[in-house]
Amino acid sequence: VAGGQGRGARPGRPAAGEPALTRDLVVRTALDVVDRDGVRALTTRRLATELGCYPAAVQHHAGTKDELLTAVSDEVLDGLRLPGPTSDWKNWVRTFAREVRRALHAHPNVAPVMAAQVSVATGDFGLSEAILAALAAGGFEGERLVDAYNAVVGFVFGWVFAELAAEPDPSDTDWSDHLRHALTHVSTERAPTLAGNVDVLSNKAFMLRWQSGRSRPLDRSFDFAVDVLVGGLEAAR
Amino acid sequence: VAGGQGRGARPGRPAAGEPALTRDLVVRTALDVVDRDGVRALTTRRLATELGCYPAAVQHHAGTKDELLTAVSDEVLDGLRLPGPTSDWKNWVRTFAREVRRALHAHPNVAPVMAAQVSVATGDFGLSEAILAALAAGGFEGERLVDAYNAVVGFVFGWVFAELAAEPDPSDTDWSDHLRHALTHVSTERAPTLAGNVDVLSNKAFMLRWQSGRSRPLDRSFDFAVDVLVGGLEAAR
DNA sequence: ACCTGAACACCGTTCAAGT
DNA sequence: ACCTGAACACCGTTCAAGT
Repeated sequence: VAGGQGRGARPGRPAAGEPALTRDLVVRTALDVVDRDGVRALTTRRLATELGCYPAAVQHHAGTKDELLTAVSDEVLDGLRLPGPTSDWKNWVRTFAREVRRALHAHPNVAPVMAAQVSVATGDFGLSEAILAALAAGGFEGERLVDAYNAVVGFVFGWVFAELAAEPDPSDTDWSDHLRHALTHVSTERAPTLAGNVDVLSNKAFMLRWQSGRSRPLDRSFDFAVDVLVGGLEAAR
Repeated sequence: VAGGQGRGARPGRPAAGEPALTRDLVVRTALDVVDRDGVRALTTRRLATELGCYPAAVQHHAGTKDELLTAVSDEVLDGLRLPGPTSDWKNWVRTFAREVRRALHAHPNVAPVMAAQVSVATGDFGLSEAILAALAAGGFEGERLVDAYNAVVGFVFGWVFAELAAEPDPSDTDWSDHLRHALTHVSTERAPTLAGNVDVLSNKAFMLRWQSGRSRPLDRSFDFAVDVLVGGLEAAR
């Protein structure tokens, strides 16, 4: 009886009519495990001990592991508080972008999972409709509406995904020391622009940082990126 | 002798002075496996049979699996042909963006891997320097240079990552049918904008598609997104 | 240094069996 | 329908041992 515990695990349906496990409970527990110890820690057996049941019981409610990961991603997306409809589309996109970033930063370990899989609308199409409505109010229509929508979704989510990409290894400090050292000793001839701006770039720019956005958020650069997005949409309108 | 094969596998160092395996060969073979059968197929044992050696030999040259995946990502990034230096920074960013997309589309199965991990500059900082030089020539300097660099990298890579995100399952046609059906029957009251533009959106927009960009590239939307990026940078300069 | 051969601890998934 | 208990096929990694 390795997996069973206090609940008095015994084969067969639980005595009462209500089931001990629900899909929702499994998914929320899974999110909890990922938040605390990362995706690598999310195994069927870990979930089972956490829930006080056997591995197969997890599978019974949440399906395959891929389905579980999708459910966890959707759970995070459900945490999005969409800004209400407004006539000011530029301000809507701005607050939407900030809100997406807030929701993803609340679960940084989930971001890489979302980044790797096609995210499906959460049941109803509330998220998509909200974005489309804001852009349509801004004058985008037809194919231009589609393009603007894809620009907003792709840029906002994509940028934050890049910011929150996983660090190689918590224990492996070698490569971070190596990168730090390589940056301070970068060749002025082969990389003059980088060498000339190394102090403002070190650990604050993509591909030039050794820490993820979870431990070193790129706040100012994000605000600038949002300005670029909104300004660019305005210009392309 | 399950893993060994024709090469006449026998314990000990190979007869000649040159080693049978090299790190480069392992990495290139790994990329080949990923290209053909996806990341799931990339296992130590698969690589071993492919190379005609034992699993531990793979580990000896390429290190841990995470390190191997990083090496595979870097291999793809090495495929980038950077545009030469020019005074026209807007055109440089444009061709750079198209080139990134081309390189990633050449290895769509690798994109989700890159999206999940912090990408490190490929040895020297050639990629970063090229972007920084182009932007500096455009008049960006100091913190603004950092922000513009992060906008370019985050937007371009992030957008293409989103485009190339993995489809849930090659065999699972249920959910794609479900999404397709849900879209055609979307409520005009709860999602008027989506309902009114469903034919231009279906399978052509993020969160509203059932196919990844590998089988359904979003060409027009990408060109628009690049225009937004360049136009936004111009406005923020 | 380079690789074998075998082992170790773990994983996702399946499935008959119970209630 | 819900869950147990055990099994199956597989995985990444380690390691003594050989040359």
